[in-house]
Amino acid sequence: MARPRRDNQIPELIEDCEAVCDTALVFAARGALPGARDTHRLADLFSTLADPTRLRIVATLDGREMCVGDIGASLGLSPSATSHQLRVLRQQGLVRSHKDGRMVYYTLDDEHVSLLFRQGLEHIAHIEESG
Amino acid sequence: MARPRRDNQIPELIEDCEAVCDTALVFAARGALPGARDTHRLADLFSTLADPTRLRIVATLDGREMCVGDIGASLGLSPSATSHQLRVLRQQGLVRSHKDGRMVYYTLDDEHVSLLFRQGLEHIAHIEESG
DNA sequence: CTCATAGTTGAATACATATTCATATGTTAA
DNA sequence: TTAACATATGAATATGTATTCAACTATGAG
Repeated sequence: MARPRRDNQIPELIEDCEAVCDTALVFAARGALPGARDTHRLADLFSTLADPTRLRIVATLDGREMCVGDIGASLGLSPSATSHQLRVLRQQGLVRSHKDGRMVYYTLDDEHVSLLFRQGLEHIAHIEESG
Repeated sequence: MARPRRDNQIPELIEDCEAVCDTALVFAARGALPGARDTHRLADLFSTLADPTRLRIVATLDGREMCVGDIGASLGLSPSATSHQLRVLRQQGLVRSHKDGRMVYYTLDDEHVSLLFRQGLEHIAHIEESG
């Protein structure tokens, strides 16, 4: 996923539009772009969901609170790999944790997360039948 | 993003659950997992949206049909970079193209795409205020 | 036909990242 | 205290991938 992320400068837009087919459309499109900050945040969000292991963790935690060990046991992951991925999910605000003794319990942070997840599943179902 | 993708085998689940805290929870979680095929498709979908340039292309095409040159001009991208990223989006079923003479016009494939995009924006807005 | 233009594609490069291994931190039990 | 455990973390390795550059294809103009 991402945080330090390749510098990935969003290029300066060029004023002169001579080689363009439809100038009005180009300007309208430019006006509709989200800011650079939001674009990067959004890319980070989707990057976080772009890994099978993290998706499986999200599915695992959908409607359940579980400790790190049980999450790993559910998915056949080493404690280390589990912890690394949970950190990524935590840093992106997709999961929340609380400590109880030496156990740490995780849940999805809010409904937005499982919504995105299910929306994604719907999309692939849609593609499956029509694409 | 992804297609040949690291082998990334989803590990076999282990029957013996002795070291587990809450066996019932672990089995429930396992039952809720999507299949390996869907998990990978979903990861590919989110990978496709995990890049700022592609996100900007999606924003550009939201409600607009544009030729490759104009998309590039809107975003300050080289024709080659634009074309490469459009191919990724096309292969994932996020955009559709049709040719007219020597121009190729692109649009978002369907409403699902801008829905996912906007849902993502909502999530980061939500994080912004509460996280 | 010949040239310019719109777009595509493959290889190379530079950077991002998932897992593992070794180790560290903090917590409970004996 | 000492030992065992639950989790976290840093470095290393192997792999994924976005952009550029240099061809290449297809179309239309002269």
